[in-house]
Amino acid sequence: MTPPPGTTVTPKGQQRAQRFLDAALEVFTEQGFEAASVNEVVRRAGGSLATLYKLFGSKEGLFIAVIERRAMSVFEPIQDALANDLLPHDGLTRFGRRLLDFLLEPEALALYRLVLNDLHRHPELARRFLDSGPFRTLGELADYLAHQVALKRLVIDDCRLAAGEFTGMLIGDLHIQIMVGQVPTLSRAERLRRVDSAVRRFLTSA
Amino acid sequence: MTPPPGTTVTPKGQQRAQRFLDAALEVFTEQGFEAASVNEVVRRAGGSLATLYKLFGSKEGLFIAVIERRAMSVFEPIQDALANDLLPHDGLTRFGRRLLDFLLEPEALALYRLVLNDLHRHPELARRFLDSGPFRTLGELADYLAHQVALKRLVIDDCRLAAGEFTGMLIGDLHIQIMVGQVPTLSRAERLRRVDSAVRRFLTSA
DNA sequence: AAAAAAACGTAGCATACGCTACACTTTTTG
DNA sequence: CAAAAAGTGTAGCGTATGCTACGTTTTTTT
Repeated sequence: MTPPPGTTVTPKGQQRAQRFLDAALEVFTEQGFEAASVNEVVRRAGGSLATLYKLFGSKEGLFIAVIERRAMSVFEPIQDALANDLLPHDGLTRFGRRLLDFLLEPEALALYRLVLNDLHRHPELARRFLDSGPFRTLGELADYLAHQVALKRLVIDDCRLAAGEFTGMLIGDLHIQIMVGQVPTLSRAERLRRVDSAVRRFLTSA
Repeated sequence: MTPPPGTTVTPKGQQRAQRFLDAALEVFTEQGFEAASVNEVVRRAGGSLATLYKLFGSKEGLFIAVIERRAMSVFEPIQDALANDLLPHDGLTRFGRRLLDFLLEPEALALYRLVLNDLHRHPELARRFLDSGPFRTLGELADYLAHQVALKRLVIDDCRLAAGEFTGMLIGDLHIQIMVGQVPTLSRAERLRRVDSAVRRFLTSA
């Protein structure tokens, strides 16, 4: 939370924008885009409505700014799980655990749901989100798989398709439950079991 | 569209309710719950706003009625694909094709998105939807798998988990794309290839 | 065909929202 | 320290919504 001490002090304007963005993230994730009130954002962030509008132009502009700043990089911790020197079993297990942890963490979950609920009205933004988020993650998993194929550790025809299948197996029906708000409480043991099952199934078929 | 000739003529009131429900389905799927206007529903259905409110009580009541009538049974064609005497390869292939066809058909798609977008505000309804929709479908797939296991045609430890994994493989990353409105155009050949891949992967690991 | 019930349609209430205007205060800058 | 720029708070406009009231018309029932 404290700014890095080496950098020059952020101009006041930047701080204001930050506080607006933080509050907007809260309000948007709690209420969704339509139900969220700009006045509520100002109420939480401090500052004034006029300033917010000077910075972001509109409610939509505020929403876009929020998504750009946070949602785009929300998948990054998952991608970091993959290193080409890891054996398939280990790499996939690490990847799987992080993916499930991410999907079930309330904070990331709320943002995820916000994006899925409200991004369909902004096609360009949706495409960019897909490219820098889920698709990029899938791409990196596909690259990892391709590398393992090159090392003769796996036999896979279409690595991109296989990547989708593996993540699909991991997630299974969690997706639907999450979207309708019925997020299941999965114990750590259950998550691990799920990951192990998907990894085993994937490896014995590749 | 024409009512079955054997039945007694539906009372006028029922017809009114039907037209309201049909129009509401249209408007809700086009605009989502929040953005939809009750007046727009009346404009399309004919009749009067007062009558609609006498029938359904509120906008929310109208929404619930729409979901109850249509969304609950939207998964049924998929379940019909499974017959216990089918060999695993054939049963899973049939099931997979219907699932993909359903997920990519615009009409069902719109309803599906409506449900996922707006059902999280109605927890009881959400649970009932899950139970009579996706969960029931998964349950029937699990039963089919269990039957095949009993026939020594498959080896599966947890059939319910396996059912989720299979459908997850089929859907892969389609779910996210659908939710953000970037529905891919999958040719029939691509869909079949996807199904074949998932079936092969599933069977070689079971 | 008369009486009872239901449907109609318009008009409007109450409310909440996104957004702007404006007079005022605080902060930055030369 | 003074001029200029940026920020603040309030008040309100325009609009759209969900919903109700009510006098009239249509449909149903006997």
